[in-house]
Amino acid sequence: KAYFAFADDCFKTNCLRKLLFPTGSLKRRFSKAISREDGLEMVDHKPRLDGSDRGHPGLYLSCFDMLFTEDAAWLVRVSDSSTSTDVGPRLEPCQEPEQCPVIDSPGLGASPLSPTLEEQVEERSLEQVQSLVVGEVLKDIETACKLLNITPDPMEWNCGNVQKWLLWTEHLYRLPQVGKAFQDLDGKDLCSMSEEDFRQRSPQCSETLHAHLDIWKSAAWMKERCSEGEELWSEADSSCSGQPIHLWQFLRELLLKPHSYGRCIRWLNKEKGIFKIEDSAHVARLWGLRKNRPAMNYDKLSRSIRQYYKKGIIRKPDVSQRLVYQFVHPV
DNA sequence: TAACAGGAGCTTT
DNA sequence: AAAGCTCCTGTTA
Repeated sequence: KAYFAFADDCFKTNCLRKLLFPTGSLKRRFSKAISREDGLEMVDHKPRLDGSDRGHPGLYLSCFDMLFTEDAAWLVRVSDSSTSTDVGPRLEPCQEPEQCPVIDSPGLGASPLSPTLEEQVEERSLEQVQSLVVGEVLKDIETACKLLNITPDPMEWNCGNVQKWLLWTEHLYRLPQVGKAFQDLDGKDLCSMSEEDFRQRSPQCSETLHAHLDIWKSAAWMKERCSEGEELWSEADSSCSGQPIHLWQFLRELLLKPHSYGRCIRWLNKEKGIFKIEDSAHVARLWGLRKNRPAMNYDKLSRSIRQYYKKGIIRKPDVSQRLVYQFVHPV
């Protein structure tokens, strides 16, 4: 419940992507809050009920504002405007070091401590909530699309679609009507606008409009990514239907789903096809499961990978590193 | 100590 | 026969 309230606020503060794909420390914080079941610390929602405050949603996110250094500008704005209202207790700034940058640290310097059981449970609960949130967002968008008879992807909108979407959003957030200010714009124009551009056209509603558009953009982006994945998945499935799966295909499958397997195998450089096996035992176990070889281990799996050297399927990257391999023909 | 390289024989499909 | 599996010796970081 707390998470959903939090998510709702995130949407209005243009941070959907960060909510759905949180980075290191934020991720741990979410996970801990969820697994403790006390939710994130929410302070009261007075500002939101106060009609005068519509332009500044989200300033009561006590947990949020310490987390993103890159949001400094936004923070300053929020902090300034929040001095007049009671925003409740703040969490002290989080100084804890990045101990376990698993998925979001593409660098080679990462030290992949194997996650504890507790962390895995936290991770899982976070994933569940995330998929719930995503599901709700997509449902809302789908409903709106049906109602307005527009496509979910803002990039495809014509001027009329933009106007419909504006009307809808105004209705949703009880904003004053600002359609005229956006009269001449199609979806592409709208998507390319910065928050500053929005502000110039509509000083009162720029933040909400821009944030809400960002949700739609993110949703479209996710949908696209999803169908891409499905295509690759079915391609890999159909191209070898009946035939046993090859090890390199299996590794590709895992790499395709960083959300599920990013802890044990991940891209270091997707373009060049360079990947790293973070948890050799785990990957071997998965491979053994797939091939029904309970005695599989990394020693044997890596021997199979080495067979690919001669065949030109996988090789060691130019600068050889432990547990790092490279697809000779990256997709 | 774990990962790496590669030979050799065996098994599964 | 292809693609791994298994076991092994020896090397490297």
